[in-house]
Amino acid sequence: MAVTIVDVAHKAGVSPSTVSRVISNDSRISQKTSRKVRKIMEELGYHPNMLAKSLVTKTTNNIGIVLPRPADELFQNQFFSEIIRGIVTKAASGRYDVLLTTGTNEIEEEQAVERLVRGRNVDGIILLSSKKEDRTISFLREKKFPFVLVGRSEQYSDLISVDNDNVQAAYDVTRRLIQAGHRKIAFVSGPLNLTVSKDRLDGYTKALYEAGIAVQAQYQFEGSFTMESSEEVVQDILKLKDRPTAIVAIDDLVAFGLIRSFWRQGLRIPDDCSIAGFNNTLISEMCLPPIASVDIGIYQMGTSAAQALIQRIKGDGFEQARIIIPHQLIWRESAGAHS
Amino acid sequence: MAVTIVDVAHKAGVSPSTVSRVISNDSRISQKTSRKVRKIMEELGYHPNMLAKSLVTKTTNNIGIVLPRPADELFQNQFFSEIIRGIVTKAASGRYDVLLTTGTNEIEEEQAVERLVRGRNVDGIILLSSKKEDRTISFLREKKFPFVLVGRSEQYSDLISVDNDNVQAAYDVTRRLIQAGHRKIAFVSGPLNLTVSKDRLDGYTKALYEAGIAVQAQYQFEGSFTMESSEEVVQDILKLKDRPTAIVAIDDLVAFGLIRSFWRQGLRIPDDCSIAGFNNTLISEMCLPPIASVDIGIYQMGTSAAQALIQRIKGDGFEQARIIIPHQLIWRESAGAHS
DNA sequence: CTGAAAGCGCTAACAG
DNA sequence: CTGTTAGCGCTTTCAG
Repeated sequence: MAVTIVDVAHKAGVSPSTVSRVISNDSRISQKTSRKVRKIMEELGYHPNMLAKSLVTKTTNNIGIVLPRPADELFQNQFFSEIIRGIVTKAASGRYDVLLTTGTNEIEEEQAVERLVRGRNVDGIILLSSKKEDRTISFLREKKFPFVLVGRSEQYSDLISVDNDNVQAAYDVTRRLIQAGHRKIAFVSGPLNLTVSKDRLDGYTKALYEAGIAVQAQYQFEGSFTMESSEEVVQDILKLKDRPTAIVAIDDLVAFGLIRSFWRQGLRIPDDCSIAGFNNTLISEMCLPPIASVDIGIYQMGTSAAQALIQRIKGDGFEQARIIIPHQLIWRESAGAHS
Repeated sequence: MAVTIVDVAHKAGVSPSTVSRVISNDSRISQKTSRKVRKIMEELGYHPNMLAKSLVTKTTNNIGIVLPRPADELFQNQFFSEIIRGIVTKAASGRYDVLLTTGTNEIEEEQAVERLVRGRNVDGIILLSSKKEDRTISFLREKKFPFVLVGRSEQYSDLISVDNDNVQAAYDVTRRLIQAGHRKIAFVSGPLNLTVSKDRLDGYTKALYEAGIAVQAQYQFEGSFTMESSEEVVQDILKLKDRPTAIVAIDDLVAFGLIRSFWRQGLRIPDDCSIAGFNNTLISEMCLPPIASVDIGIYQMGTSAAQALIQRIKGDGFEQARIIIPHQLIWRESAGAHS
């Protein structure tokens, strides 16, 4: 069928290994032979079969990404497209392709990782989120398979990970709200088994604590990154006798959901309640009012993750490293000072 | 190293071929042997090496996506994350993974496709955009390699493609604006070598024509999907003696860019100018004011493309087909009636 | 119903 | 500097 290395060898009157060496630019091949072989390759329209190559070299030049849970839902969130954008860009510049896979639930996700790793489909993996007891991480670690975690693992500290200082970031936003005069500040997290939720909750708590403000359970809400859950949170808030005057949301999308829900209830942001989010995605800029947000450098997280992974695969770079991408408050109208 | 089919065969006291047959659920294997072999596989923690399998079966269960030009820029646009979301979801349900690749320019893109195809890395390809003289399409077509085009090809009509009726969609928006009383309607396209730009321009023109409105060159602008280019377009519009009262933008992002630029110049939307976009992405809902937009069913385009490709790979389904995803006008504040 | 043998296309010692 | 020889791990005739 397709032209192989043997065909080229034949026609060039050399051995297959010579052709192979020409392809890999082996130093000890003569200019003459090299030129001759290359010419034949050209003529015959030869192109190496990567599968065969991979089979013997045991490398694929692919890096895998497993999309968290509903490939479906989560993609809505610009976080994922941003980080993938970063990963793909960096990967491409390092001559790697990106293999995207997903499962419809946690089990399937785990299986997907196992399939990629043990099926030898990828040279390394980037994990886009970490749970409390993350079996995928344990598996990868045990197998000593190259991987990079975007986020932080609560179980293991000896991993390569790319993350923000989420505690500090949440602390910073909260503090800023406190400085603006707020005392009754609520926090709307994502699912609490996600490390990022907990870290930000911690930062929030810490800021309140340092300011001598009592941390109240009634001001803490566990959401789920969806509009519906934001709707419910707002319902709950409205039922409170002593409503918060400001809210820190885990996410711009959640912040937006809150703003919209409040709006429907006839409340105005920031007049009736200040709101701040995280990620500084397009949405924060475009919302009415624009949303105060923490820029966590998502794209950069993607490029850093890809770079760290590639280095790890190649054996240079670190065996373990915690790469922290700096964050930055972008203050906008949704978080006007408390009047 | 890792446990292979031979190890399993040995331990089970059968031949490798038998194990292979067990794996592929070959009908003519006895229940007994099958059970025995499966048990050993379990014990040994056997997992098939997909590369080896792929090498002989010549299928990978991967489908490739080549990100148009700057993986970088284009991802900004929610169109791409949406469509990839659709593709990945559908692919996963058909037991396919998605291989993402990109190039920094047109040449590299072409090479990327060639690399994937000839390197046997993927079973099929989804193309996310088509240019006027698209060499990638010619290459794929000539090679008879399974692929699906998202969009429309001007050169070939005998392809499998998933598209909207962009002419009709643009016609519909424009007509709606005309019905609202507008006579001076501008059109801001993307690069005109993109088929989608041309199709929408055609629809726009057709609507004007039918309404007996002169089509004026000064009302047609070629943008490039970026904020900067929207800024420039607004500058140009403001220079016109006879400014348009409404604008059809190729895209929500462009619409948003226009709105923002107008805003900065002290003009208000829709009072000073009505604006409508395409895609109905989150941004259109969240913008101030909310942007009237054509919902083109991006996610569905993704799932349809993946489905069509998988069918084509498997040999069922069509050799050629033009799948049209319906569109729908979502009228919002940015396109208030002309007063 | 199962085994033996050949081979997918390539690389990597080991010789020369 | 180049050729020979073994595989990589799996599937697939062809026999039995």
